[in-house]
Amino acid sequence: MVKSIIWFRNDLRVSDNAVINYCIENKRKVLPIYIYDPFTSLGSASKWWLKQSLISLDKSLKGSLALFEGEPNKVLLDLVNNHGIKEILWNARYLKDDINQDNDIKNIVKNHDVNCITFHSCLLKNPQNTLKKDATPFKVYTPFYKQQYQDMTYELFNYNTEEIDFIDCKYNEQISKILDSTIKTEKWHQKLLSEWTPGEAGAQKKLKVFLSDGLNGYSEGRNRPDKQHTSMLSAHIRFGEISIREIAKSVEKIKTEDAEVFYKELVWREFSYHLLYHFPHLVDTNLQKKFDNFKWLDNQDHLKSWQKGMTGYPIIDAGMRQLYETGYMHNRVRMIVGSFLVKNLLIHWKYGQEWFWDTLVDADIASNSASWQWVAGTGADAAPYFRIFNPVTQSKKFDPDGDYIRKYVPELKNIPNKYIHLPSELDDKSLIEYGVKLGSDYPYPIVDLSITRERALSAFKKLSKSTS
DNA sequence: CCTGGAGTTGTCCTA
DNA sequence: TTAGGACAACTCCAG
Repeated sequence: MVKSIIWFRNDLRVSDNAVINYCIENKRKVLPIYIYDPFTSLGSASKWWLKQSLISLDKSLKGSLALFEGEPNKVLLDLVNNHGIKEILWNARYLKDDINQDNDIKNIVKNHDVNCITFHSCLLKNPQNTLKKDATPFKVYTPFYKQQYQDMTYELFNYNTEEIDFIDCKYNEQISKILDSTIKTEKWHQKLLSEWTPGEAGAQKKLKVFLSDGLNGYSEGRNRPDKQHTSMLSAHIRFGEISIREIAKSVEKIKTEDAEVFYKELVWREFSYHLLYHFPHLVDTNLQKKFDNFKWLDNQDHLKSWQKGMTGYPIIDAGMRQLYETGYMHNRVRMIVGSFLVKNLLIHWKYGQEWFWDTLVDADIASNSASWQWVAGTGADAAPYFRIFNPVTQSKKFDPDGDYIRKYVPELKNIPNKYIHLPSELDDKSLIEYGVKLGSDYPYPIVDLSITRERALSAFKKLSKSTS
């Protein structure tokens, strides 16, 4: 009987997983493993999530998940030598460094008569296959969507997980103990526990709640941070705790605008991976070269105020505090804070990308990079340079009653709706009536919106005239 | 190769 | 109050 390693990476689930399907169909004896490589960059919030998720996966695998710390090639080679492994199975990753690592491993173990097989369960489609007719990659979302993803139907794997045949060897008596010593988490992670349930069961529950309560009215409601119309699935998807096909399938028969808009959001994730795969420098270099000469400002005070949610613009501060407290931020607000950092503060998008990477539980290398480049205008299909969000206008439009602001910026809770979007409009006397003293209870705006807007317009305008 | 239409998410000013 | 145009010009994409 062939002995195989299932190497879990970004697919921490047993349901609808091509690797598991292969093992059952081909009657493999399997050793499921996870390798924690301390040298790979993982954000702080992601580490917390990963830890919880692995505990959950271990349960789904009846306590058979073996956890290792170290360089994957060494760990795998040891296992191959000690257990007579003939196959290593995994779902593909799409970051250049990861692809290289996988290829290296493939070559190393080949000398030991071990075969590596790559599956694609992390995306709806393998980005290798999503090219235009002329075989070059799409750079615009709409044609990408129309040609590649519209009117698709998805099939799920159908197997009984009871049939997984584990190799009988215990590596970790208690995975949670080992995790405590390998993946260091920080104090502030404690509060994440009350917000999230990482793992397959938690993911399934979120999907169910979304389909029954969130989807109806999604196309409008998704823009409202004060409402509950988003799926909250992003982190579960990031770690592969739920199959992206399963999510797509759950809405494919619903012929409403809401369902299509939601499905399009899934395809935006595909588009980000498509870009990452075909333009690996997406993570650290402007996709549009002409931005390499752009003079960003280096203002550490502004950056810190932004990170802490102390900019004096309530919608920005609510978003940034939601992020820090919960590891998540509503999508509309991500755009508003992103535009503010890049356009009003003129701070390089990489600082936003880094902060999000560290604090978001759903931090995803493709989506995070592509989206920051999008909002900065340096990316594919990017926002025109003159599209600068006004945080006050956006706040009035999408959080009209200030419910979202009051939740995360409680010092403003007594300010009436009319002024909550910009308290500095009020005079000191009225503010004191509402229990706020600007400058001590809540900051004055750190920059003037119209001045910084004009500044950004002229800086970006100069650039658009220069040759790329 | 040429051509024409289109391109996630906005804001502000003017009439 | 509201609707329309300016904000630029470019690149992408399909035929």
